[in-house]
Amino acid sequence: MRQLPPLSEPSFGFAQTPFGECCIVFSNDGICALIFPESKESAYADLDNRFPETDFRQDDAKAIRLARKIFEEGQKPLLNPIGTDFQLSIWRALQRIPAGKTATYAQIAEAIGRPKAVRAVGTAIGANPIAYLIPCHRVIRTDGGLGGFRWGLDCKKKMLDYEKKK
DNA sequence: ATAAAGGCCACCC
DNA sequence: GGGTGGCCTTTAT
Repeated sequence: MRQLPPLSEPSFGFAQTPFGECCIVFSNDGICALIFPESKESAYADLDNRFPETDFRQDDAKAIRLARKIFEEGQKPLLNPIGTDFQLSIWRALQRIPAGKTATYAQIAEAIGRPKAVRAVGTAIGANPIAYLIPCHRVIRTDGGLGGFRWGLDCKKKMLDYEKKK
């Protein structure tokens, strides 16, 4: 999938959230990543891996403003995820799951018209670059199990509880 | 071009 | 509970 549209003023920054410190990657075209790295170093590595040859400007103040909008005011900024057509269609489907609700991997597969691609759906959801805003945490297994989560299962649990309370 | 690895599921025991 | 085989996309050989 490596074919990046040019980003206008690529930037990133770190900010606190109810689920730990996150790293937000954004440009004038929207947010292209929101991750929960274990350390700054792993954030840099991740960034370098996802956006090779791109040099980012660090802007924590903007990241903090974004985080406040997202996690405190419940706003949803413009998103600019990068992926294959298959992945994009799945990430779009995720955004149709209302907060406080869940869907299963099989239901997502059904929703994009590929009922047999359940396994691939799981993989694509795991590749979601924009945590929380593309709510991959709302997808669970058909048998009721939590399934997996890129940033740790208790993080997934926290996000679900957090949304249920509202 | 091919292999291997996945945030799955249905089905069996 | 657990193991197996099939399913489909992506990434790394």
